[in-house]
Amino acid sequence: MSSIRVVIIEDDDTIRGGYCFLIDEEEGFEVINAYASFEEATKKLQGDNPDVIVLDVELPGMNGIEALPRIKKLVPKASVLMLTVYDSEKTVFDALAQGASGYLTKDSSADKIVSAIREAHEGGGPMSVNIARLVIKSFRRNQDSPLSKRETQILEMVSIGKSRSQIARELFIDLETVKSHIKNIYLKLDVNSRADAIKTAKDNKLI
Amino acid sequence: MSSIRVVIIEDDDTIRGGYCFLIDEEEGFEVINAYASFEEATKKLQGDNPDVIVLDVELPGMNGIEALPRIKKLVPKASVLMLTVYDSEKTVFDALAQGASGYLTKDSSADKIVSAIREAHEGGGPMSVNIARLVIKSFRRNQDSPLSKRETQILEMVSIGKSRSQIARELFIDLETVKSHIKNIYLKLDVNSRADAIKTAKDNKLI
DNA sequence: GAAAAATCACCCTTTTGGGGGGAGTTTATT
DNA sequence: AATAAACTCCCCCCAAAAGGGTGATTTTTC
Repeated sequence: MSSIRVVIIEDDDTIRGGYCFLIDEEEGFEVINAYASFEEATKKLQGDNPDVIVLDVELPGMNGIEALPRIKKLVPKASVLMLTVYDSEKTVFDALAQGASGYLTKDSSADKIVSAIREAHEGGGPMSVNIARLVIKSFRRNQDSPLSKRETQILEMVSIGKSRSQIARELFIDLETVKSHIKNIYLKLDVNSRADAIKTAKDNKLI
Repeated sequence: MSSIRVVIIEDDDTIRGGYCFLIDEEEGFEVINAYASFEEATKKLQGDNPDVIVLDVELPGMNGIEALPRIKKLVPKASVLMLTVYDSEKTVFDALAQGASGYLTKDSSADKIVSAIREAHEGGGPMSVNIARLVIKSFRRNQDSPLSKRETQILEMVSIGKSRSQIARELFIDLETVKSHIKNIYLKLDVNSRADAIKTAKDNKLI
C-alpha cells in the first residue's frame, strides 16, 4: 500500500512547516511538496501528482477560491481540502461549488486534519463542525412562515421558472386559483413581481 | 454545571437500550427518557424538557422526518440529532430543511454519537462524513459546462425569476443581447422554455 | 362558529417570452 | 495570422403570460 501523496499550499511559513512535519510524520502519508502561493505551485503541481491538496483560502496573490478551479484543471484527480481561518458563508459555498472535497477551519486539531486528509482521499467529505453548522443553517427553513402550505408549494414552483398555467396543470387546479394564490403571496411578502417574491422568500428561507 | 438532558426516540429495542446506557453513562449526560415511537413520545416530551433529542429516521407510524416539525413545535429549544441507516439525498435535505441540527448514520461509533450530541447542544452541526459528502456533492458544480461564463451568469439570473429586461439593466447590456444569450442557452441545453432550462441546468449542476 | 386557507370567476392593460433571421466586435486558442 | 467561440446588438412576429382589481364559494382548522 503506497502512501497518500499530499501537497500543501499555505503562505504562513510557520503553519506550513508545522503541517508539513505533522502530516509527513504520519504513517501512510507523504508530503511531496509545500508552496507559499498558487503561483509558486502552478508549474510543479502536475509533476507532484498529489492525491490530496491542502489549500489555504487566504493566499497572497490569487486566493484559494480563485485558484481552486485552476488546480482542478491541472490535477483533476486530486482531492482538495480547503483550510481557512474565516468561515464566511459565501466563501464556503463558493469553494464547495468549485469542487472542494472538504472544508476545515484552522482551529482544527492536528489529528482532525490528518484524518480529514484520509477521508477526502477516500471520497468522504470532511467538514469541521462550524462549517457543517453553516451548511445546515443554509438548509434550514423558516419555521414560522407567513405563507400557507399551498402558497409555499406554488412559490416553490414559481421559483423554478414554472408558469401559472404549468402550475395549474401540475396541481390539477384552475389557472385562476393559481393567480389568486400568487396574488396572496405577493400581498403577504409585500412584493409585486416573481423575482422579488423569490428573492424575499429565499432571504427569509421560506423556500 | 448541569447535565445535557437527552431524549431518545428509536424503535429498535436493542439499539435504544444500547444508546440509553451508553449516553447515560457518559459524564455530563443524562438520558431523561427513551421512546419507541413519536406517538409514544408526544405527550411526555414537553415534560421531559430535553436539550437534545436523538431521533431515528426510520420509525414505525410517523417517520422521523414527519415527526421533526411537530417535535420542533413541542420543544423548540431542543436540538434534534437525526439518526439513520440510509443516507438518501432527499431524506437528508428534508431533515435539514425541517431544522435538524445534525445528521448521523448508524454506523457511527459510540463516542462519535456522544460528541455529536455535545456539539449539537453547543450549536454546532455534527455530520458524519458520508452525509457531509452528500451535501458537498450537492453543492458541486459541473466542471465542464457547455455554457459560457456569461451564459451561466444569465441563466443564474433567469433561475431566480428575473426577467430579460431586468437582467439587461443589471448587466448593463441591451435587452436584445440578453435574448440572444438565452436563445443560445436554449440551443445548448436543447430546451425551449425557462422552466426546462432551469431544470436541465440544475440536474446537470450547471447552476 | 369564526378565521384562515383553498378554490374559482371575469374584468382590464402591459410586458414578456419564444422563434425567426442577420451581423458586428472582442477574446482565446491554435 | 487565422479560426473559433464568446459577446454584443439589430429587426421582425405574435401568442402567452404577468400583474392588478374585485368578488364569491367551499373546505379546513382552531
